[in-house]
Amino acid sequence: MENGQYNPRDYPPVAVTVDVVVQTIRDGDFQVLLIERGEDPHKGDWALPGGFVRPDENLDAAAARELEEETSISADRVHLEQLGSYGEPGRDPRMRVVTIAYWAICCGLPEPRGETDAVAASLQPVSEIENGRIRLAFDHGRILADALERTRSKLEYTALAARFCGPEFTISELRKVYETVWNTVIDPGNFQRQMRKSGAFRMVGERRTAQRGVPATGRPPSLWTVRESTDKAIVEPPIARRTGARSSRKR
Amino acid sequence: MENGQYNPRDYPPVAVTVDVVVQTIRDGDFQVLLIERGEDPHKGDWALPGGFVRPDENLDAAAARELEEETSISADRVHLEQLGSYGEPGRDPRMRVVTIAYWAICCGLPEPRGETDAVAASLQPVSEIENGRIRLAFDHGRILADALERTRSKLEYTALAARFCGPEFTISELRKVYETVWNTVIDPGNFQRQMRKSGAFRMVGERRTAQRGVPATGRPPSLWTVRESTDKAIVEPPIARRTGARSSRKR
DNA sequence: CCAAAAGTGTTTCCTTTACACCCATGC
DNA sequence: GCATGGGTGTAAAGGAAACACTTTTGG
Repeated sequence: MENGQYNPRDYPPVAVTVDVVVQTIRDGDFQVLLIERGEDPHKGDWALPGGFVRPDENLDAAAARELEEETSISADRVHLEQLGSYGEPGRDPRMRVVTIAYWAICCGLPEPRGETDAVAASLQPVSEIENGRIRLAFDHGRILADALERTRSKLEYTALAARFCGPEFTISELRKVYETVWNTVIDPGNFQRQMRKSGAFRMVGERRTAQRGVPATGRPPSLWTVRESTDKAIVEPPIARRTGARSSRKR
Repeated sequence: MENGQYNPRDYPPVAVTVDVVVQTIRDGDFQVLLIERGEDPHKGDWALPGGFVRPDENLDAAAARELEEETSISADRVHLEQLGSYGEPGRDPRMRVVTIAYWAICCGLPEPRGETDAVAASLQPVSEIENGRIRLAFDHGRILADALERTRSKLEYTALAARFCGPEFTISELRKVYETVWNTVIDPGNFQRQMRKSGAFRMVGERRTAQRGVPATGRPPSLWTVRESTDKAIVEPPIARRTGARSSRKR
């Protein structure tokens, strides 16, 4: 509101916070960062990391700060984007809280510790949440569902899948991201061509022999990186998402 | 923030408002509702309609109320959707204001009057704003640009173009919406087929002879309406947007 | 008759899909 | 040699783009 007369004191206080949906893939499993609540309301349930927006910082900075506090990962190595605002009057029983939700994609998240609030932060499988086996506090179930849909949707036409990988990755690793997040199976040959033609990626290493951890087998892949301005990279034409259960190919 | 200790009094007050980008097509021209500011800051510039979120209402309701106050159109006949939040510390010099921006698509907007604040509300052409000939207050230029991009993007894969028309419309009227909002020319024949195949619309009147205002010429068109659950209707496959200047067809 | 808009047919081209098959490595 | 994953070839099917053409009204 920027018109008319200002009477903020006519209104009860509103707290403005940010909550962040931090997503990653660990051991081939799509996971999000959650915090187990140690006190009421919703004691024992799981909540999104978040906190107050400080007077001197903008919303993006507040989200980046919360992300860094919780993961100890610098936010400039992470895709972080606003999702939307949630402000039902009763969503927090203690007072009126309007939260600006953000979502993030990380790679190589270290086992998190709940440093700031001395509560248990840990990565939880998305499948467990979507099956309803993990109970979420407040309206965080809805925020999370919205964030997951946004992520799945944006994989179709952006290069964001690469944010689940390290700075350099193979096309197979990229394909496994799609398969994990969408819970589908994708034809390796066609995917190879689509990615090469999309213009979103740039080949960076011709060959690579050894790989950390995994014992190498098969023909060595080429290494790729996202072409310049990282998260605006568009995958054109988009990758078709066949939602739903993991479909098996017939041979 | 729903973890840790609550000390809202440690923080200076934050005002939470909603601003609404009301879009319509009038006389074949893509327009938005703006309010000329009668006082400083930004006196004489144009601003988006908006206002405080009240303690008992949620964000969607606040946006709907602002829309109705400014247009005297019931919000359930309008597509109204959240755009995002804008909270730069200095965006309003008077105090910290976080605004939740919304965007709306209306049809048949009556000439608006600035009822509540006794300021001049009027429809302004989008082209004038994008040419920079209309100066916008605060960060409303950015909000508006984001809203326009969202609208243009959503026309590709949703049936929202119909919200610029009345409850019943012809496929030609729909095509003119696309041409106006995207500033392009679309092949009438192919568009006809795409819309019929999309599954988003349902033929409602076989023929119509007279039309309000316009003198009828040519073969009478069929009338269509959006299939049930109105704004979730998906146009599949999507309509390709060829952005940029109005391209002319060679004959 | 003509003009004009609605709607259909048709051809050409391009993309997607499914899957066969070759390539390059470790063992 | 074999197994394994990387990567290319290819034929069939499907869809989009351009545009000719027919239909149905008013004047």
